[in-house]
Order: sequence, then structure tokens, then C-alpha cells
Amino acid sequence: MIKLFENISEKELLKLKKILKASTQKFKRNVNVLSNVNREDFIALIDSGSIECIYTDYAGSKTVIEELETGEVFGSLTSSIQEEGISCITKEDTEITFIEYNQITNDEIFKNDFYIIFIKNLIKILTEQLNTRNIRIELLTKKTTRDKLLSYFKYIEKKTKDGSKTIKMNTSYTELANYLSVDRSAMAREIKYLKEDGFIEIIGKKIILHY
Amino acid sequence: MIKLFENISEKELLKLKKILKASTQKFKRNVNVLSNVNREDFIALIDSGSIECIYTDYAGSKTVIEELETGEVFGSLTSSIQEEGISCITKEDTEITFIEYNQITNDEIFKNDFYIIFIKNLIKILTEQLNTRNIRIELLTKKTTRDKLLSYFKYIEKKTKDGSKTIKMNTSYTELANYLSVDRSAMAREIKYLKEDGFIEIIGKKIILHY
DNA sequence: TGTAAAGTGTTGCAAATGCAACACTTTGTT
DNA sequence: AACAAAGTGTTGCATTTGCAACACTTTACA
Repeated sequence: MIKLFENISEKELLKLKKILKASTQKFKRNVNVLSNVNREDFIALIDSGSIECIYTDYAGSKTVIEELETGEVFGSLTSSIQEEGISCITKEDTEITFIEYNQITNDEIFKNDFYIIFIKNLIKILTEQLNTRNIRIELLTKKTTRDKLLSYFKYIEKKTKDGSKTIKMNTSYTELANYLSVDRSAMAREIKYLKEDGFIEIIGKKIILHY
Repeated sequence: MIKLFENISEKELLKLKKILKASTQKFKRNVNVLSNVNREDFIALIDSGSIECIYTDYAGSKTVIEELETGEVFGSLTSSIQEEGISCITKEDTEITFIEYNQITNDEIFKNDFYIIFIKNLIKILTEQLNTRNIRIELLTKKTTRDKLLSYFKYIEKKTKDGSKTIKMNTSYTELANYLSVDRSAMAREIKYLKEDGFIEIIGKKIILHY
């Protein structure tokens, strides 16, 4: 369930958590999970629930950096959470396990066989996160909304590698507009043009790509 | 020198490289270093020289994903290099060491003390890369060129934490425009407006921030 | 040292985009 | 079932931006 602990047995996991000095906390909805946390290097695991990481910049404007669901991992390894201005708010009642980064390479853990699995999981998570960031950057650097949309659809098509030209929208258009950093209404207009120009066809939550 | 091998002695390094089955290749200028490489999971270290990773999308348009210098690390762990459309071109004569990702967790290496240092270095590199990506995303999601510039300058100010309101531009404006994904001439215009509006003052390669 | 290449600053113009406002639909909660 | 909240589609308008073209400066290198 928790990506960081994949392929580690229940028994080993108990031991691992003990060695890592992992501590679990429960949070109500709409709470900043970082308020009582030492923001130095740590990893946080979402055992249940979900959170939203929000950045407030020097001018006071806010952006959602990340939406995180059960099983996912966040913390100072994956985002600039040490920074002032970043807060992580629970979207519902949420349980989070905190691990200090230094514990990840302590002497005791190193002696256990499951350590190598744990490290592999960690590297895999970091790698996947890098890939998601790279893809978003690729999309954000497109000059026009049209290019952003066409590239995004292509990316979804590629990701669901079933050879089909039809993709299914899993996000709302509001979310997509935020992800691509374009105005929602301007994006809706561009989608209309894409339909008119024959690039795409929309049937409910499905989009057929003609390009 | 090589970030991945920091804090590992010369002697240990020789052993480590052997265990990792690291192989070093020399490349001339303007050569695609991935042409003869199995693009499956690998890590590549730039021993000397520099490269540029370029992505050509489905429509044929090209974007520079990354500029990499001596000592830096790239590969399938840090970018979507397995993808078609990505090529890494040497900007000068360059030496690169390749390591297969699977070797990083092989049995033999696990037995050595320096392994933990190696793993720490690797995680640190991945983490730093994630941070650079996060920052760029933060800047790219700003709606206007003005916001992108103001946030970028603030970021540089923060990074060079000497408390001074004066920052030094290390990149060319052309590069900065690409980084922020705005038209160079439009950016130059906006910088002019920022000066006129009293936000910044430019003296040679230095910029004084008044906000 | 001379020449090519890369970078900079400027501007008019057309196109793309954000913003605001609105009506309407869907979803979620009590 | 009833209501609130979130999401969607649309449009006019002002603003921002990209593009193209140009002259000029700086840098690289043979």
C-alpha cells in the first residue's frame, strides 16, 4: 500500500519502522501537517487520507504544488518543504508517518536484508517524481495553450499504451487548466477550437485524437 | 569532482567502479552520446566536458531539457531519456562513465562500507534535481512575464543568502528567456518596464531589487 | 587580429490569453 | 430530496505576448 514499503513483509516492516524511528500522527481535515514538524530533512508517508501542498510566494499569491493521496510520499526530499511559505493541508482526516532522513542511513538498518529493498523503493519514488516533474516542465514550456493541450493529450495517449487513439480524462478541466497553468475559460475556448479544427473529438469523458 | 563519488577515496573508488561495472567512453564534439547506448535504466557521469539534452516532440519542435557540466549526473533516473525524441549532444569533447542501474543494488556492492556513502550521494543528487525541477515549475506557472521575472530574481536573491538586495546574473538573458519559457524580446521589454516602474535597477551584470 | 557567431535592445503589429461575468450542470452533503 | 459547492461553457474586452525585423554590441576562435 505504501510505495516506500513495497515488497517488504509485515514482519520486516514492523522492524524497519522501529529502526527508522518512524512515528505516526493523526490529523483532522483542513490542518497544516507541518505546523508542529521540524522541517529539516524528513520523509512523510500518507497512511490514509490525502493532502494538498500549497506555496504562498513573497507577493501572497498561492499555488497548489502537489496533491497527494494515500500511499504516496512527500517531504523535504521531494519538495522544498523546508521553505517558509509552503504548507501542507489535509483534505480529509489523514494519518501520516514521519521518518527523519538521517535515520535512512543509520548503522542498524544497514545490517538488514530488507534495507536494499527499502533503498530501491526510495530511489524508485524519487525517480518517478523526477519524471512527473520533467513531463510537467515539458508541457509548461510550450508557448501556446493549443500546444500544451495537444502535447498533454499525446502524453496521456502514450501513458495508456493500449495503442488506442482514444484517451480518458481522469481530471476535471479546472484541474487540467491549473496543471498547464492556463486560464480555465481560455482553455475551454481553445478546446472548442481544437474540436472545430478536427484535432479532437470529445464524447463524455473520452477524447479521440485525430493527430 | 564527480558528485556521485563524493567522500569516497581514490582506492575505494577504483573498487566501486569495478563492482558497478562502470565503463568510460570518449566522445567528440557534437555527438549524440545515446546513439550506441542501451537506453534502459542507467546512470551517466560526465567525467569531463559538457552535454545538452534535447527533446524533439511529436510535431518536430525542439526544446533543450538540460545543460550538463563536468561532474554532473544524468540518465534514465533523472530524465525521460528512454523516450524516443530525446538526444544528448556533446557541446565539446566529453568523457562519460556509464553505470547500469541494476548494478547499483548488486550483492557485492552491498557488502562494502562505502556503499552507504554512495547511496547517500545518489539520493542527494536525485533530491537536488527534484528541487531544481520544483523551482522551475513554480516559476513557469506564473501567469505573466513580470511575475516570472520578479519571482526568479527573488529566488536568486534567496539562493545567494548574503542578505543583500543585489543579485548577479550568471546566465545570459537569452538563456533566462528559455528557462522561463518566454519570448526573449518580450522579456527584454518587460525588464525595461520593471526598471521604469522602479522594481529593479540594472548595473552591468548586477541587478538591485527594490521590492 | 579579424571575422563569424551569439547575444542584446527596440519596436510595430497581430494573435493569444487572462479576466470578468453570466447561466447552466454536476457533484456532494445533510 | 434539497441545497450548497464545485465545475463547465460561453463571450466581450483589455492586456500581454510572440513574432519579425533591425541595428548594434559582445564573445569566440581560427
